[in-house]
Amino acid sequence: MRMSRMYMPTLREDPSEAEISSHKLLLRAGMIRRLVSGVYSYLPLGYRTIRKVEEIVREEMDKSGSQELLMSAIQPKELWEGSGRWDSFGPEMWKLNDRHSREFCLGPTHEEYFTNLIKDEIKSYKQLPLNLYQIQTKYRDEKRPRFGLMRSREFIMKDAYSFDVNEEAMEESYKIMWKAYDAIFTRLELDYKVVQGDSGTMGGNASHEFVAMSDSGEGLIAYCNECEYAATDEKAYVVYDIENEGVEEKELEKVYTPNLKTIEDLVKHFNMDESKFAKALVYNANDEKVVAIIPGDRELNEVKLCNYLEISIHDMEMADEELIYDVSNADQGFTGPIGLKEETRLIIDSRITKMKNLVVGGNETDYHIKNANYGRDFQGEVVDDLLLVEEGDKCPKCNGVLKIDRGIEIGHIFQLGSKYSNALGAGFLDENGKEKSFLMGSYGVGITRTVAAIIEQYHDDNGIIWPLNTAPYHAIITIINTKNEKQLALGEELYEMLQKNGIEVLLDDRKERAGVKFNDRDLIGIPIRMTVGKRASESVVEFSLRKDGKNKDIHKDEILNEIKKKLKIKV
RNA sequence: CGGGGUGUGGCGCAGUUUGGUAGCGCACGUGGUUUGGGACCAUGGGGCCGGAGGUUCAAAUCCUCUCACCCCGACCA
Repeated sequence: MRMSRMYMPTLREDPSEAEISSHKLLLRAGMIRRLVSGVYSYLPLGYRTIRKVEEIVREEMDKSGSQELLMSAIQPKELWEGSGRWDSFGPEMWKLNDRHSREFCLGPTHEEYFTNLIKDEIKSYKQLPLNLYQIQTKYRDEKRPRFGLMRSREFIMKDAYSFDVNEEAMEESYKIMWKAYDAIFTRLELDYKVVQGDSGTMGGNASHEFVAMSDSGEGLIAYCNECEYAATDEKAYVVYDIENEGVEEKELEKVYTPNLKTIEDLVKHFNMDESKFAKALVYNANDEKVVAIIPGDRELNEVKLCNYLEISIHDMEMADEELIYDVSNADQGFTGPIGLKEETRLIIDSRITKMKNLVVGGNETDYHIKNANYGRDFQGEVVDDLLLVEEGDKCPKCNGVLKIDRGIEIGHIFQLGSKYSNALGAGFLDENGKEKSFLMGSYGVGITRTVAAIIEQYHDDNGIIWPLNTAPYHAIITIINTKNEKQLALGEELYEMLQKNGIEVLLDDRKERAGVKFNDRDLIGIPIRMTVGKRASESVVEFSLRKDGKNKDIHKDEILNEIKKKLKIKV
């Protein structure tokens, strides 16, 4: 492509709307433009990279035995009522009506649709396993679209769905997808981790997230350096050492604690460690009053609480003062497990049951209770683990210590079981002629988000540094002075020669000063660069790579070899 | 949805406190000089100051209401 003709509106300054590197650079490099919040146009340069990512995903999916198709982005309400997700999916679902006021949504995901598609055609175990996928635009009306392509309301996703005869076969399909995802993200040259994930609104048993490591990622992951263990902060199991286990139980004591509402206040007042207190958190969970009790030195993991309660995160909210008064008869800060109102569900982290002589809220304004003990003084529903993981926690698998880093969720695989097939009546006959539900899995890759993740991992102060596999073009020829006929002629010659040899090449033939061209090519991050300048009359050009910038002079006849040799392009 | 912030040519901003009819840099057109890391000189085009209403002789500026966008919290590819 000749850059003199190219639609590549680069910006010299950071747009005020962008905060993180990938967003700034996507805009500055002329790869995307915003239409409205969370909705973007993909410009020629950006779309080329998107297609490169898609192509890698497509190749690896095909290789794994999955078959590509394309479904509609519009889905009728009835489909979603079958699984109950029309209501439970939450406000992220982008709904619309047709002229007859029939209700639809723009597909945020396609479990129901795929299940519905195959259920009338796949009737025998002989037709299984089956794995189908599509690469398509998805819609989620996010509460807060953010960071350009990182969290948008319209985005491109590869979604795949597997159908199997039983659990073992489903797990096998899951492994195949896992392997395919490893192949995809390895080819994309991303630094990523596979971590245990929470299944969220998808439902099902097991799930793993593929997370690209980046400080600008929105997700926190906990991982062990000694072993393979890695999980999202929502999922990570917390190992908690109980300090005062087995101590003799002392007598309950009511203590006047005026205005001491936080653990911090109490620590000062009692001169005791945080772990000697029990924290009470009050929630309105789908109109049920819930009080969760956890050790005072830890944070509650709301996802774990929701999973225990079997409700969606959308249906849970922190209590306001009125509700707190309603369960405890006291102001905020004095709620505890002893003497709550009857209709309140008391949910207790299992660690609390082994801890002795805790200080708890008194359920009376300005009072706490000392020496509270589970069993003797209060009882409730005990849950193994309700805590949020912290850096430095023990690894649940080995003796290692957990670290926490930020990352971008670029892929997510789920074992769904028969949740959708049961709900939608999708089954087949097994070898005994018995009716069975499909065992399903679903597998997503955020294509556009992956593009953002690559930029987060591959950039410097001057711009993007594309890995060869996803660069919009492999190479760029910069003509320093287009008025110099020798330079122009040599540039043109190289341009044609490289194109003939299957190299995707840009020719910067713009009537700009050298500095402008250099800055633009740094910004758009083309991996292989040739500069036609001073030594054009000798047919010598400067050759350099975006990633290290080291120049060397090369004769035009050696260029093709140099490119092939150094960068292993298939040409 | 709660909290914070911003809307002024394509982009980045000043002007708003103290009302007087819009300015700077970049980009763009033309002419010239330059030409290896975002040139310079001259000249020119482009703005219902997010929108509606109000106060006033007069509103980018003050008041009310709205809309959009961004950032911080709960959700996800």
